[in-house]
Amino acid sequence: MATERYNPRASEPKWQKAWDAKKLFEADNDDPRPKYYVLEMFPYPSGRIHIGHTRNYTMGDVVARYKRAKGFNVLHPMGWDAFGMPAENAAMQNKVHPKAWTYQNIAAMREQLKVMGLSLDWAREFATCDVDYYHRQQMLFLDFVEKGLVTRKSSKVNWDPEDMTVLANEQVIDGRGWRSGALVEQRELTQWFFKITDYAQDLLDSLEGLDEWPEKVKLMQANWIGRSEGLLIRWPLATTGKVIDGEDELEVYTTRPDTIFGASFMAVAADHPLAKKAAEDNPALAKFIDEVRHMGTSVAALETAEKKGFDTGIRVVHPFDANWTLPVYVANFVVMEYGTGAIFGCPSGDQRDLDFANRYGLPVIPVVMPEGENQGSFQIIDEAYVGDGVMINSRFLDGMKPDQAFDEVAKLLEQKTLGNRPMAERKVNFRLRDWGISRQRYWGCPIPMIHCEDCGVVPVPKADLPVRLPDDIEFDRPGNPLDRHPTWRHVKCPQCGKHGRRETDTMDTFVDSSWYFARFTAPWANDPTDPKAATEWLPVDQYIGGIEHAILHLLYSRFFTRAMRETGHVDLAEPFRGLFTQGMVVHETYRVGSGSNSRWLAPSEVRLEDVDGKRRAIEIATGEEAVIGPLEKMSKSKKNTVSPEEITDGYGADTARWFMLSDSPPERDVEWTDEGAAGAHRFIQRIWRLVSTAAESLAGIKPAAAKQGEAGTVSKAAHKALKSVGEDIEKLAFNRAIARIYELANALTTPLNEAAAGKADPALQAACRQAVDILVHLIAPVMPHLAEECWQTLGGTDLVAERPWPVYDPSLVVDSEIVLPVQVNGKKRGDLTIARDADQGAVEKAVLALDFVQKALEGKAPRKVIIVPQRIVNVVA
RNA sequence: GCGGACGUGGCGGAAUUGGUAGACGCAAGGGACUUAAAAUCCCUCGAUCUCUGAUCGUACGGGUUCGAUUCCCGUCGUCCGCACCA
Repeated sequence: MATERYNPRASEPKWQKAWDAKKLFEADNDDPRPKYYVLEMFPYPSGRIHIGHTRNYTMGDVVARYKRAKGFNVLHPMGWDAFGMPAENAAMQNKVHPKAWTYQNIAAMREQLKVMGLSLDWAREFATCDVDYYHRQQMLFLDFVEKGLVTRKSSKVNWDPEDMTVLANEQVIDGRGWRSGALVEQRELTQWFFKITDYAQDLLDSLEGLDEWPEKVKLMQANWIGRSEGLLIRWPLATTGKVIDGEDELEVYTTRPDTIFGASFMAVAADHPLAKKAAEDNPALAKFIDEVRHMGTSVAALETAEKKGFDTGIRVVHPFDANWTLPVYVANFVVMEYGTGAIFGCPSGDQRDLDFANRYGLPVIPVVMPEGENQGSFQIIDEAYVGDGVMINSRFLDGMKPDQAFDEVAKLLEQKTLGNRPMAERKVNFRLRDWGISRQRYWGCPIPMIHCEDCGVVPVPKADLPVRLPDDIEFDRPGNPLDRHPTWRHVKCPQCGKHGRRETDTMDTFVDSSWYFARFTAPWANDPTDPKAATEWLPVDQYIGGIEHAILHLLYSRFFTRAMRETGHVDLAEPFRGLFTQGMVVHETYRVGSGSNSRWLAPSEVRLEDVDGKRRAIEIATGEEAVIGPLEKMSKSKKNTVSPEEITDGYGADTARWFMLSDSPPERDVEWTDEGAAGAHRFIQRIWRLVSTAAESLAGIKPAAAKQGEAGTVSKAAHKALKSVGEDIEKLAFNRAIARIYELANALTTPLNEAAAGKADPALQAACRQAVDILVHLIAPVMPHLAEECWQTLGGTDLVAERPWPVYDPSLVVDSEIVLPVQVNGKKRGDLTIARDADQGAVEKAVLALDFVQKALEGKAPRKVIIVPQRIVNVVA
């Protein structure tokens, strides 16, 4: 019987409709079964689904379908991270309203996603730019204000003078705005902040409990939070140096108070108050400070910048020696943002300080010497010593270990006083800064605050929410359109009723994505969450997304969850129990021409040839040979993109899904190749042939496992595959699960063909029937459409998507006879087939009887026989 | 500079965490079917040699062990994160 080829273009929409009709993927909050929440990071609606998205969502979908089959009440929602700059840029360039542009994109992308056959609960879909959503975000903001989690303060920002907007650090490239190209200025601006630093310690400590997170991500977050333990030390200003009115001390932060006797200078940041005051009557210093401020902030500039300073003439007195004074410099390597913006320089123990001291001829006194060195000959020339050791040249600290000396200095200085306050205090410092959320933009969630001349900054009453974005808006000029709107900003002060004005800053889009996972648990709720639903669903059991969000998005979400607990919206601290960071989809690049004449070619524009084992790429249009470049992240500029449609149009969604999870481990990058996609599609056709040719003869057969003979082999193969595929999916090892499925298909080929040809006895028929049922259920998470088609062909009347995961028979996954590899002196020389339950004595006897073992022993007794049960035997001759 | 990860056939990658290195897939080569092609099926596929067998082989050099891709030390290379953080 000749079978038709499987036609995904006809089948896939058919099954998608069937799933929709039964609402199989809509989660019910009242379902009593154990819950499972799987979530992929929601996309920005750029207009097109990228192939990287499809890999991400396929992974989540496999987990969702598997868990559903395992009997869980699965929540698998999807939404849109829909605020942000691209919509405004599009508005400026193409005269489209950001709202129209965004919702059009969402509609287009939703259709693309639906083609993939994802088991998503579309009933819970929302976009962060929906008024319904940002209304609740404003409610959260006001609750946070009430709990003291929001603050307003002045901070330095990157200001693009041409676009008249604040830029994030990553939008500043070589000191210029990424769009305007204008030189970016540092400006002081009053901004809104979330007080994430209040949670710095907790955010750090709780990382330990996240045992289903990648170590890498936890480490990155720990580094970002950047905890250090040190001492704040207040140094009295000396009357012998330059005197500044109203200033009598300099406070520094140090993690190495033990090296205090190695100090040879003080250095303050250019923005330090002392520096500013000293510069008032010192034009040369003022000029130096100005230079430092305009120093490039790019990585290259920082790396090459020399350590430079300027002596202010001010001197400080050493805390332990009233006769010892040190100069105070303004230095370009000290930043105001960390610690107190001032340091004491210990050249022997810090490379930067040493470079600085050598440049300005300041003393270098070694104070820590490695254990076992000779103090007479130990010296520091141009390499500072930062390791452990023993204190020298440090008076009463001599002979101590540095950490002892740390404690000793801390203890003594805590007791000393300077102007009624202790001279030092222990201080834990964090690198983490408060989260500045103000953006001078239109397309974001309005910050619900009102400025009143008399009452100050007043929250918008909750009853007046939402503060809606006005629709009539002009993008003809740079800057924030909300500022120029004729009426929007004018509003009555809710406290005194006089004229006030709205806050025109909108929120950072990271705010939107910091709680969407909670909103999905009850997107219809009037409050930001339905606490009961949130409690039941959260935490997200498996969160999947790109490593690029390892720090900000995940850290902000962790902060937000804590803040939402504080305000009664959720009752947990950690939003994501399991985190998985998937790799990118990459493709090689093709380029013709050289220098400024070169152009990139899309994969569809080249033909690949294989000549004498050497791959060549030829531009189809011109016949010109193109240079094949390395694998790179798909990007528009290099044209090495493959769109999901190119695959789904030709091969269907199942092929795309299967290919994307094959071969490469999910956390690693996967290379998109035409051969690979074609191979995945061949396998789909192969499964279809296998199942459909056998279907007729197996249709009426009752499935049953066999233990012996050929039928037993079939059943064992099926049950072993069933066990390992389940385990692999649990571990998100999709590539391994797929390899096991290939193995099963290989093992079933001959028996199924026998069954189709009517050559199978009843036992084999029953075993084949069960094995093919198992096969269909195993492929279902990855290739759900094909699974349904196969199931229907086999006579199934229900949907695989609503069927339970099969249960393996433990007795079928172990063999009664095992093949033990036998080594002689650690090298494999042969095998021993023996009963699984044979005891050690029997194994040893059988091994020693093997002729290759006897030959190796040359009649002598073995020195040792190592038997690892069920594993291996090693005979030591 | 600091911190981290990784390095296995022509390629993507397996290896139950110290126990048969190379599962599975891709590519390649050979064969069958066909008038021919596509599709499909079968076989070969780490290297070398004195080729029914043996030796070598998991970046390189050492070490621990009966046994190391796996653990330890050093070197080289690739990738990632942070960065004048005091």
